Amino acid sequence: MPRRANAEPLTEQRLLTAALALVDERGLGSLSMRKLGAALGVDPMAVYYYFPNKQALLRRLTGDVFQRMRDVDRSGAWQRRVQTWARTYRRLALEHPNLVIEIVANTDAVMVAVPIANEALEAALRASGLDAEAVEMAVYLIVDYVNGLVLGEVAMRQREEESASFEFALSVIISGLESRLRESGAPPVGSL
Amino acid sequence: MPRRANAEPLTEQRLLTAALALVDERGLGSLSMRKLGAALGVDPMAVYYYFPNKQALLRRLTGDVFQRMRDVDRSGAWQRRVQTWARTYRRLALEHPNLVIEIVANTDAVMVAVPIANEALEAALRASGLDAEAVEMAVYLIVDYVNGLVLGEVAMRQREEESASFEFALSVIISGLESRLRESGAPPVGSL
DNA sequence: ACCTGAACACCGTTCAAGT
DNA sequence: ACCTGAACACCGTTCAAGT
Repeated sequence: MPRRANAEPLTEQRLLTAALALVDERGLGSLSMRKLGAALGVDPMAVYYYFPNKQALLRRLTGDVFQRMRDVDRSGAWQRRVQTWARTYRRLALEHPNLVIEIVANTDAVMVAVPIANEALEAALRASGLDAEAVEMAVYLIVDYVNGLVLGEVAMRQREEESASFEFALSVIISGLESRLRESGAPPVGSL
Repeated sequence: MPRRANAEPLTEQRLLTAALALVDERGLGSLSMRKLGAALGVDPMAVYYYFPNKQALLRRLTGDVFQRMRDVDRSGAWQRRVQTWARTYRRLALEHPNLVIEIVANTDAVMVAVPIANEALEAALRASGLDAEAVEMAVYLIVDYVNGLVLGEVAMRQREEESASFEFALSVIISGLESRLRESGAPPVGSL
């Protein structure tokens, strides 16, 4: 297949953008190295000049998308910061459902996404006054819950009353954490 | 390929057992229709006589494995029943991690697994005295959390301190539900 | 009724070659 | 430096044929 006359040169960015578009629009099944090449009017094997294999491409894609979790606001009461983090993650997941599905089933991608995503949440929980061990466990509780929710929403593709359910869950979890805090005689809620 | 001399006749059960063994031992990547046939000493295409396609095979496998969630004990305090349900689900998932990963990424399989798995949990939560709407939302909270946990455990394949984190999460969720119950002036905890 | 085997349209990846 | 194209070992699925 001869190169298209008007083709711009390939770059990592063009490949990543095209790959994300394929995943978002047509599902993960439509992201193959061959189709990615074809989508850019280039020999299927040209992709291998920029990424050593498909795994590496997915790793980059995951990292780039999850960087957005870094923007979550870091001021205000811890309860509110936890809510904001969870809502941001949920929104990101609903924007790229097909990618999120891949990430969760893929050890490699999980290890890229998790530390990036969790950092802001951990900061919020440290501000609650829970001890270090409880903070770590609370991070897992919330991350695991939101992951599970998002996968359920994505897999079922039915979204009607899920929002009420989501807000209910967050408030139950936060109440539970507040009980812990009271029991351990920690300083008043919201303190820094 | 001629049929093996000592071969028993193929049955749905033999195919399902062999398929689950392939998934458990070598991962989902190793479950192909062709390898399944080969594992049973039969032409790869023989599988299509029993299952119309791979999706149908996976659906059956999922349904069969999740039936075990029906055995969860249905007596005692609701808090304890919720814990038992969650622990049973977690154990099942850790026995068949590769299948669980597939299930969660697969709309079709989710719709088979979810109603089977959730039924006993819903019964436990109805016994708590929460109103019908809260019961439904609490089911989602717990199912989503355990799904997320299990996927995290499976994807990371690191299990050390996860148990403490799991028990912490359950107790936080249960405390949060108890707060709800107190606020709504419901009958005392554990009533039927 | 139960299984086989060729065929088709796909994959990811390697490698030698072209410009 | 950047891209091509043939080749290899895989997929799922269809279909006509064998016993």
